[in-house]
Amino acid sequence: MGHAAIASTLLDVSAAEEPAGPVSRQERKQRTRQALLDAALDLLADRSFASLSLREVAKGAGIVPTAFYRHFSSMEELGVALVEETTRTLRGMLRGARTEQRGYGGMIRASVHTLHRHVREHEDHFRFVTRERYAGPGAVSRAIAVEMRMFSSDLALDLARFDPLRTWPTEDLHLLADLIVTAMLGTVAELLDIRPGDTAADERTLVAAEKRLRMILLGVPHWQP
Amino acid sequence: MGHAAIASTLLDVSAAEEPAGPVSRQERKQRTRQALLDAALDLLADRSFASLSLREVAKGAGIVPTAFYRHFSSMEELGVALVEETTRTLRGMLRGARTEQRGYGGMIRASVHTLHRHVREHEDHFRFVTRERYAGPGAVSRAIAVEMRMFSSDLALDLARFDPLRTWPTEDLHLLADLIVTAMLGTVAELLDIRPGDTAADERTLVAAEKRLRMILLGVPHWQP
DNA sequence: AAGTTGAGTGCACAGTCGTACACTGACTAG
DNA sequence: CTAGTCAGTGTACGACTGTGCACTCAACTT
Repeated sequence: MGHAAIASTLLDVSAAEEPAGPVSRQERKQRTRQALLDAALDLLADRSFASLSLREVAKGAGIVPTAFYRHFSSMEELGVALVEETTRTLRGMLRGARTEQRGYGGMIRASVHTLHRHVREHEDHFRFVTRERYAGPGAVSRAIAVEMRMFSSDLALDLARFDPLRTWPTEDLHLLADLIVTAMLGTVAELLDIRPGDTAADERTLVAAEKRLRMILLGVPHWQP
Repeated sequence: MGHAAIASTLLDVSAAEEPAGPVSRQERKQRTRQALLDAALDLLADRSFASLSLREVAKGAGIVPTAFYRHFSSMEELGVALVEETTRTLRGMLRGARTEQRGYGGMIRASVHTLHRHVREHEDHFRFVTRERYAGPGAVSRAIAVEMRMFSSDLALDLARFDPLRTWPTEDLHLLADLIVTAMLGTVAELLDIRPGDTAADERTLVAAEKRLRMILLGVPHWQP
């Protein structure tokens, strides 16, 4: 629970905690905002976004319901902010994966590995995105769709640097990228379904993910319009 | 008016309609049950299952909220029933697709075509399934997962009759089947996002779907453990 | 030093929610 | 013909929802 989430209660004896940074006005506001996001993500661990109430999130962040509106005009807006937060994580992952690339084999292994690491490191974010991706109309799903398209485009750009793919039409390149992204997302969903301790299941899932990617890429050298 | 079930509006002038079959006790019950399922599916057209209330569904079916419990002990149970209903649709589709099979090319074309037809014929069912598939824990998502596994297994069985695949270990066969099912589901999601009139977009999506399948299957002849 | 701003509070409201309870009356089994 | 079953009704409850309103009081501006 939000360990006093900034939001001073009447008696906040919160003595130490943190180097007690500068408590400027906007700084405090931003902290509460973050507390709201954190609380939402926390509650989202085993529920869908649609079933999340403004009051719950506010309570989780340690503020009164009406104060919620000082930060977001609606739950939907908070949801979009959550998507943006997740995006930063994803971009970081892509950047990391971009550095090391040799042939196909090495790239597949490395990609799956970094994906695994990031999923385990930010389970809540990934769970949120995979859950809400197809959750129906609404700003959240739309924001996710946009983000996924960007992600896929980035991947297509990266793929274009490989030898047999250099000459592909961009359309086919995007198709391949979508295929890979979709397969990866499936892997993410599988990983998130594994119960916490089971490292053997993790390993099995990763092997399956590598195989899946290899299957997809096997056809690449034989492709023509 | 209550007994009228089948979604009687205030002014239900339902005079004729149907050959007015035998109105036995259990027959009436089953009809109301179906009315509940229909009402739920109808409301689900643009909302998530989690945001669906028992009262809404009951009202949609033309009964009073407490009467809901004569048919389902909870909304979750209704959700599972909805999954089962959808399953019948899917099985019908598989059976249809199984009949005609030549080489890869023909099969791909035929599969995508039948998928398209069935999606358009049962949009609400498909929307429901794609939405709730990853909607989090809960009986509905679990039921969908089970059904998807069965579906994938059936496909694997069918695939095993093709020449290069005959010798594959079942594990790899399941991997391939999963890949195909996932790709198809992606296509379903795309189809459902197309706004009603746009047949050109339909066509584009189908072409992309065929390409995607071809890409996956291209690697098949070159696969080894 | 005096005044303004705005994040957070507390109350109050009208709805909606799931569900408990006692009921009615058309079908059905004896 | 009679007694029983049970799908559907109507009321009533306590809990929870989003949000409007008037407020406080620390941080900022002038």
